[in-house]
Amino acid sequence: MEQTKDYLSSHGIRPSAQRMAIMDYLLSHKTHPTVEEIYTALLPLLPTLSKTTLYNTLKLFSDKKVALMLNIDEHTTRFDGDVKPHAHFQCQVCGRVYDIFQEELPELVSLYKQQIGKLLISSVEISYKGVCEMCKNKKD
Amino acid sequence: MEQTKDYLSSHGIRPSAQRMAIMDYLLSHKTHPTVEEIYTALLPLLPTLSKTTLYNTLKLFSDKKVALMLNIDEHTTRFDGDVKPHAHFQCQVCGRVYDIFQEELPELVSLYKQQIGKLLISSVEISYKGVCEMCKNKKD
DNA sequence: TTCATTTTTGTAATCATTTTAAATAATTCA
DNA sequence: TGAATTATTTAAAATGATTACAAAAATGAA
Ligand SMILES: [Mn+2]
Ligand SMILES: [Mn+2]
Ligand SMILES: [Zn+2]
Ligand SMILES: [Zn+2]
Repeated sequence: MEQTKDYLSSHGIRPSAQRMAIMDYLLSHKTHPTVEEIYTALLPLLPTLSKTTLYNTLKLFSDKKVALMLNIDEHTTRFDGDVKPHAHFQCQVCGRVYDIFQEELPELVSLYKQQIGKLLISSVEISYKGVCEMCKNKKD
Repeated sequence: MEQTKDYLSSHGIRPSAQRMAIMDYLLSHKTHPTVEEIYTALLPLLPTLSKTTLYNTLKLFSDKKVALMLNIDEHTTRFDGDVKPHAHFQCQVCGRVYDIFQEELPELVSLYKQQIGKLLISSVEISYKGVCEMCKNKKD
């Protein structure tokens, strides 16, 4: 938790109790949670936590590059404390979001970083959809 | 318009007046429109058109692979009548969505098509964000 | 035409997110 | 220290996109 404090500080984020709890949650849950999921999980720890704080904080984290805001899910935004370049896969049966760390991806990302034609690039999101192993097996 | 009828039919979609008008709109407006934009544009042509029909139809088009449902915009879903593999770029200043047809992209897409590890892939969406040329120049 | 099926429509409901303004906490510096 | 300023959090209300639902209209086969 002391690490989290330093991590936030070093990224220009004042480490309030709420912010540390939210960052901790993101760093320890690689499930690409929704706002609702984070809220439900943190309520026991921070009984007065409001959704507005959650939204504000996640926006701040995204601006300061300590979290990714994922648009892979058509219903709701998901968040990721892992900011290393990687792609995602969402299972259309169970909704789970999986990480995809492939060698070619960072390459592709850096390849296009900064500019494509006259467009100034600042970020990229690569999202796959399909059926995960668990759900595939269930069908048999 | 006769072409549109055949296009829909050949993809197993019954070509109603509404469906043809919506498909025509998507094919002739490569702007990645929102539901709202499509609705406003078509209302003069189809005065009784309902939003529900629009949502149903766009979902159907997406299922039948004659349109893409894009999640690049965090506020609203956008649609694309161009189903050839390509990536998108959204300007964070003006909100416009641009097409990116790069040689490497179809490669990457086909590379990962079908499977990554044990995940069964059915589609991929590649989304860049940044500032477009127009907005970049305005700032100077 | 008759009956069944498909499609469209309008309304209401839902749900994620944003707005707003007040309350609380932290920081500054006289 | 302690009053003033600034930053953060909170709760409630508003917004906006999407979905659910049930009735009406259109289509198509028998
Ligand atoms: Mn991830
Ligand atoms: Mn496109
Ligand atoms: Zn699954
Ligand atoms: Zn722009």
